[in-house]
Parts: sequence; structure tokens; C-alpha cells
Amino acid sequence: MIDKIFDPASFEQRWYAHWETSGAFRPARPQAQPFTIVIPPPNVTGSLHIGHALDNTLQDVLIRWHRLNGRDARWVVGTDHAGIATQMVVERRLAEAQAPSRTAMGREAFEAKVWEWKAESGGTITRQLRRLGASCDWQNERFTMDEGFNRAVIKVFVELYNQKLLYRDKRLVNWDPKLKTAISDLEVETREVAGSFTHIRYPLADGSGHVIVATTRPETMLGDTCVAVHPEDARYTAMVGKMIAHPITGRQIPIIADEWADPELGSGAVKITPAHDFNDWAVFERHRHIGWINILDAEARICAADGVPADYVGLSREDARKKVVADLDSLGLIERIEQKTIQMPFGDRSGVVIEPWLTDQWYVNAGELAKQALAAVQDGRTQFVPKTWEKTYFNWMENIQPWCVSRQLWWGHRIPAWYAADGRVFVAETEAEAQAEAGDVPLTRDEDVLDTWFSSALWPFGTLGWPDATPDLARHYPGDVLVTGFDIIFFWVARMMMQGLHFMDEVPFRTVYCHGLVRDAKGQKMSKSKGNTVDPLGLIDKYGADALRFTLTAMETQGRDIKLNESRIEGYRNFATKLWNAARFCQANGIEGSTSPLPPAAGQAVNRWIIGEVKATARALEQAIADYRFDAYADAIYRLVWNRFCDWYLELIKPLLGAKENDGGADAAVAAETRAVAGWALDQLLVMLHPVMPFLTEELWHQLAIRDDLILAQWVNSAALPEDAGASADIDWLIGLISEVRSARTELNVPTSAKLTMISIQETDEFFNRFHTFKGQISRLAGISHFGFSNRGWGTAINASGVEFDAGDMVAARGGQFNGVSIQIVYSDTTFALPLDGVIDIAAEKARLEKALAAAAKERDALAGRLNNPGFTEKAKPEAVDKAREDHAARSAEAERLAAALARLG
RNA sequence: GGACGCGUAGCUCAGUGGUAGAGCACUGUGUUGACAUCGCAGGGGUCGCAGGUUCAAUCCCUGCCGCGUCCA
Repeated sequence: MIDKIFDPASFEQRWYAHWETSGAFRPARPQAQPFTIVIPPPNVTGSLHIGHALDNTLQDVLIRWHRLNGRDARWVVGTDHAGIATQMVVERRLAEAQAPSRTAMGREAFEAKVWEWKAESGGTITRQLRRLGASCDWQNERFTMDEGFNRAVIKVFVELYNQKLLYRDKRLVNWDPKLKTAISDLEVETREVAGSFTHIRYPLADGSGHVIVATTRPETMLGDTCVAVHPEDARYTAMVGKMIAHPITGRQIPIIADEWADPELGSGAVKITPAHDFNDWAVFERHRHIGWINILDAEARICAADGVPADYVGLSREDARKKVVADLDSLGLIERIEQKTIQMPFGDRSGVVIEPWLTDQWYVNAGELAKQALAAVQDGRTQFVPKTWEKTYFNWMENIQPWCVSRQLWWGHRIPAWYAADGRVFVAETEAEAQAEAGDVPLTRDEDVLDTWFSSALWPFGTLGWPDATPDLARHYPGDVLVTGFDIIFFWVARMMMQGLHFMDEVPFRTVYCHGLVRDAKGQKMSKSKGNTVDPLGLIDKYGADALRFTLTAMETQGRDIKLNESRIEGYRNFATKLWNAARFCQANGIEGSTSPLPPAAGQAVNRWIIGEVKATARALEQAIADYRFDAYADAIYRLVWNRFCDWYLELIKPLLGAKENDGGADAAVAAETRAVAGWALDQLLVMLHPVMPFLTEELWHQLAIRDDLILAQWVNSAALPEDAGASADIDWLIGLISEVRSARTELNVPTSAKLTMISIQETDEFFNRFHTFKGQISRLAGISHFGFSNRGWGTAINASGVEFDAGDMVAARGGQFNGVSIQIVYSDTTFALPLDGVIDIAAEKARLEKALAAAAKERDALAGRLNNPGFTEKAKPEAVDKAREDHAARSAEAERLAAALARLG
């Protein structure tokens, strides 16, 4: 028996374990068409945050849906070694434990510590993904540092090198002085901060005056190698070529003409520090004679350099700045200091100011690789959903810069390059190969590791066995869809496109679905520092994984971030409870799981109707998946379950099940048919809801019958389902009628317990027949005990069971005719009355009818106005005109009947 | 400065060239069995502002205002 209390915790983990151990996530379907998703690998030592919950819920919805639809669904899973993040965590833990630091213990010992940490915490996130219900292919779980993956990374490095698409170069990089590594452009965040603009007088060497330059970073003047002015700036034409006597270093530096100087900015003259500014480096490249001077060490302290006074050496950049300003001030060379908001680069991991620094690093020629990646999206081999992200992708790809891939870290794939003492470099897959190439000279391996994204870029094929030509690779590359946040389009998606096309000659996936960010209820970005993060595991404990999944699915609308509100989760937990109770009702009434995916034969209108509703919903869900409209999917199944199946279908079949005596029509055949259809329909609800709420549906599926698992059930063949327009019209009419009666009763404060007589006035045959068919339902749901029909003589009155009775007394009491002291309801093409002499408030009833009349008349008049406009009848689509005519006729008739009803009230 | 997105009921969001929708919240009411994690009924919006196109605009176009994100 289904338990009275819905408690998701009582079955969620049990079903997950069952699915996993029984191999349900990856059933053998060698003949089926594959459907492949690769998971964005989470950081191996991380834990599940709400963004993961969204990303993986969406992927699981797709995977489960395609699995139900017969595809060989494979969700490739694994974790990322996350170089910088993991190394930082381990270093912090060492510090907290007061253990020797990374540098103190040395490379090998430190790497061992990281592996230890990975072993200790590496299972957390995968355990959490299981709690969420993610049906991944765990049997083939990968790690970006596992042996096979390392082989792939090394091979890619060597091949790119040999193809001259990867090279070593000395140029300015973004240097993180805290982590002491180079980082890529993408890892730099530009922020606006309060700063100052210091205007400095640079004296001319010939004593003929000075030039004013302004800078946000006075300390860099120690490395100045020239001052630039714009070639067309008349104010300075005469000065070009003159020398400046540097006030602190004493060096003489030239004034040059270069377009980088902006005449509009400050004085129009700008100091040039090639080794510490990207723009200044560009100036140097155009005027190489000016040279460059590096004045900072790896930790951004002033180092000994040409002309740098000894008392500066060792100062931090901040202290050096103060000293430069003080020294200049004492020389009387500070013109003024302007407070100003300035743009500063910060490391996204370390949070410190990034320093442009001149070093040797490895670069990938991204510009070359981007060509194919651009073309593949332009010609539609890969499509972004929503399409708007394609523009972002194009924009970046078209302006892509060389990708710095070396990192001065220890945790990661070590670069396969060896150096000889004479500076020659040998890149090879193994040391032996490098040695063979180098000859009999000692070699030392490059100390650096690769950017984590260098390896993640290989994820779609590295996980499938590449560089070996495995059957998996042939079958599952390219994948069908990548589901990810738009924030890593550049970091990851673009790079997978580049590497996939280069090494596999084919895009890595056909579709890229980009979802938004999960924000807090106020729309703020969640962050640990703000303290507004929500823990998905906590939400799962509180509401169940299904409720969280449904919430995230329902709130996922294309092109919009998600503002997560806990009340929504609560609402969807209630939805789960509703279905639970509906299933419990079914079970208690002998309704069981069906044996066939095809619906049972049905003669009853309600049964034919619900089959049609299942069909319509299945269609809507299929379309939602095709369009990646997750919100539409959740919406459609929610409506079917709650607003159709629970609110109406179950209520309408109650009289048919013979659950109670004397409520009509419960003959055995009808009851049997209804049980069969109800069981089938409930099964379809479970199948259709399963991708979003896998645990609850699997539990109910088994509670309702002994059978194979729902996770491997079959999606309904919607095209083959019958639909019956007549039955739909009947049930729509019935629902409308019941709603009208209920509404009128409530407005006039008729107690629910009062059972009324309903008399139709001048009813049509269709009305009479429907009345007869549905008298049990009307009686039960609208609170009607007796029915009378004016066109058939009062003697044909019936009670709710259809038994005729002598209505003579009732009619006699009204003087032999209907006297109108009643609630009157104008519905469809009939008016009917609920006589309530002395009970109803006639004024209230009049007001109610007048309101309805006003509404009908207003619409009638609006439609008449439109129809009287020749412009409309001549130019509008004929369907629109026809519809307006129909609506106008219906509204006119309704208004007339309402007016008549009012007249009867006197 | 460039690009993109958003502005619809108190809140969070769907939506459509032809009389505005959902969930939550709110109001009233209901409990001798599916469900109070619920039922029934109800109130609530000049669809940011101004123009334009159209027989007809919340929807298409232009401008403006406000908010957000990315890039420089």
C-alpha cells in the first residue's frame, strides 16, 4: 500500500542505488541510435552548488527523456583536476595545519599531498550528483588527470607544437603575483576602483622646460624608457626627439611621436613603460630603440634594475608608489593629483592586482584554430540555444588572442618539453624521445604545467578513449548537446570547438544549450563572500530531490537568469504530494498499473477525454524537448497532473467506480473500463514526469504494479493515440457547467451542504442528453440533487441516480410553472435555474446577473464595432472575421438570455 | 565606448498581431477518508514611456527612460 505520508527521503537513495547497481543508466542498446551528453566536469575536490544542480538537472532531464524514448543514452561523466583551485585549497590546508609549505616540501611531496586530498574529498561531488538523481554513466567515470587523459593531453601538446600551432614566446603576460603564475586573459577580471591620476613634471634634459605626464601607477616610472606624444599634436612637435632627464633614475629617455598618445587625455603626453603595460609594450614594438626595463620581481616587488635607486629595491609596488610620489613631491615635480575611478585588472582566483610581466610562456595559436570553430557555428554544424549566444561566441572568436597555456603551478599536466643547457628545446611525448632527439646532452624538463582548460578542451573525445580509435569514440563523438552556463562559453565551449575540430575533424556537439545563472531571491549573484548561497543538498533534505529538480526545470526559461525562491520549491514539493495522494486514491480504488503502452478501449466520454489529454500533453512535451523549452515541459506536465487528472478526471470517475452507492451508473463494465483507463493514464503521467521527478515516479510505478523499472519504460507513442473531439467537447461543457454552478453558489453564499434542484429552461436536446449522461458527476460536483427539464414536462424530472420521480409537488408549489425566484445561470446555449425561494438574496442575484450582462454586452459591442469597420471585414484574415462573427453572435445571445433572466426576477 | 538581454498582477515569470496567463502571496469559504503539503470560489494588470507601421499593437519598427550582463 502507498503510505499515507509522502516522504521522499524514504525512497530516493534506495532507488538510486538500485538503478546504479542494475545498470539502468546504461542499458545495452547496441541497435539504438546513440544520444550523448558529456558532463561539464566539476572540480574533483569541489562540492555541489546550486549552479551544478541546475546544469545537471537539465542534462538529466534530457538523458532520461531520450532513454525513455529508446535511444542509447549515454551521459559521460567525470571530474576536473582544476589546477589553480585545487592547488590553492591544498596550500591553504597545509598552512592551516601548520605543515611545511608547498615550496618547503618540494614538488613530489606536494603532488602527493594533492593526490591525498583528491582521494579524501574527491567522492563528495559525485556522491552529491547521485543525490540529485543524475543518471550518469558511472562505470566509465573519468578524471582529467587519469592516465589515459594525460596521454591525450601530451599528444595534443606535441602535435600542436609540431604543427607550429603551439610555441614558446617571450612577451607580456598577465602575472598573478600572489599565485606566482601566468594566467590567461580570461582569468583576469577588470574592476573599477577608486584611484588617483598623478600628474608629474618630467624635466627636459636641456633644461628648456618640462613635459607633464599623468599616470595611475607612478611607481612604474622607474621603468620608463620614453615619453610619447601624438605625431599630430602641434603642442609637442618641437619637442619630439629631445631627451628627458628622468628625475629618479637619472637615465635620459627620449620623447617620441606615437599615435598611442591621446591628445585629449591629460596633457597629451604619456610615459611609456614597456615591461609593465600592454599598450606601452605595443609602443615599444613600434620603436624598438627605446628598449624596456623590468623593475618588478615575481611577487611584484621592485627589483634591481638600471637606474633604480637602491633604497627602492625590495619595496612592494604599493610602497614604491608612495615613495615615488613623496620623492617627486620633494623635488617639486608633482603638478597635481586627481582622484579618479580607474580600471584595474584582478586575478579571478587570487583577487590581487594582476601585473603585466615579461616572461617566457607557451602559447597556442588560437587565431588559427578559431577559424574552423567559427565556420562550424556559422554554417550550423553546431547551434547555440538560445541563438543569441552565437553572437557572443563570434565576437570573441573573431578577436581571439594567443592563448597562454603554461602555468607556474605544480598540480596539472606537466609540459612535455625538455631543455638543453644551450637553450635548445625538445618537445616529445616521452623523455626518451626528447633525449633521442637531443643526443647525448643533459636535459631538464619544463617545470610548468598546462592550463586546466587545455585539458578540459579535450573532454568530448579524451573521455571516449582518444587518441585510440575506440568503438566508444566512433559511436559517441560528436555528442548531441552540451548543457552549460553561458559564463564558460569562452573558457570551455570555444576551446572544445577548436580542439575537437582540429583533432577529430568534427564538431564536439551538435547543440550548445546555454542556461542562465542561479541568483538569490533578490536577483543577486550568489557568492560565498555575500553569504547568500543556498546549499542544494540542504534543499534536497528539506523538500526532496524531485522538488528541487522540478523547480529548476520549471524556472529555466531561455535567455534569463533564475531567481531562486524557496517558496517555489515548496510549491513543487506540494505538487509531488498531490500526485502521491492521487496515486494512493487510485490504488485504494483498485486501479493498477497497466500492462500495455497502448490505451485500453474506452467508451465513456471521460475516459476518451483523458486519453486525448494524455496525447495532447505528450505532444507538448515532445515539442518542449525539441525546442529545449524546459519551462514548457514542466508547465505542461504540471497542468496535466494537477489541473486535468487530479482536479477533474479523478473527480469525474468517482461516480463510475461504484465507490459509493446511489450516485449513479456504476455498472461493472463501466467501472472496469474506467479502472483500466485510469491505470493507463496514471502510468503515462509517471512516464512523462519521470525525466523531471525520477524518484517519486519510480516509487509510485512500483507501488502500482509489479513490473520492470520505470527508468527503462517506454515513452507513449503519441501519434498512435486516439483523440475524440466529441468527448472533449462534452467534458469541456461539463467542466464549464460545474464551474458556473459552483461560482454562482459561492457568490450567493449557498452552503456546500445544501443540495439544490436544477431546472433547465428551454433546453436543447444536446443539453438534455449531456445532462443524462453526466447527472452523476453534476450531482456530486455541483451539489445538485434533482433535475427538471422545462421542454419535457415537469414529470420527467429525475433525481441524481436518474430515477424519475413525480415532480408534481415541486411544480405545484410554484403555481404550476417556473416562477423565477432562483439563481439563474446562462451557460452555453441554455439557461437553467436553481430555485431557492426565500433563501437567496434577490438583490445579490440581480447584481450578479447585471455584472455578467455588462461583461457580455461590452464584448458584444466591441465585436460589433470591429465588424462594422469596413477596414476590418475587407482586410483582415477571413478566419479572424468569421471568428469575430461567431463570437458576436454568441455574446449577443448570452446577453439576451441574461436580460431575460433579470426580467424574470422582476 | 561597443554588444546583448530585460522592463507584463504584490512577488517570480510565461505568452500572443485580433477580448491578458500561471505559480506563489492575498480575500472568502469548506473537513464523517486520495490530498489542509488540500478543495471550492474570488479580488488584482492603461503589458516601462513616446512616436510609427497596421483594419487592429502588450506583441513588429524607431527613440527615450530604468535595470542587468559581457567586452574594450
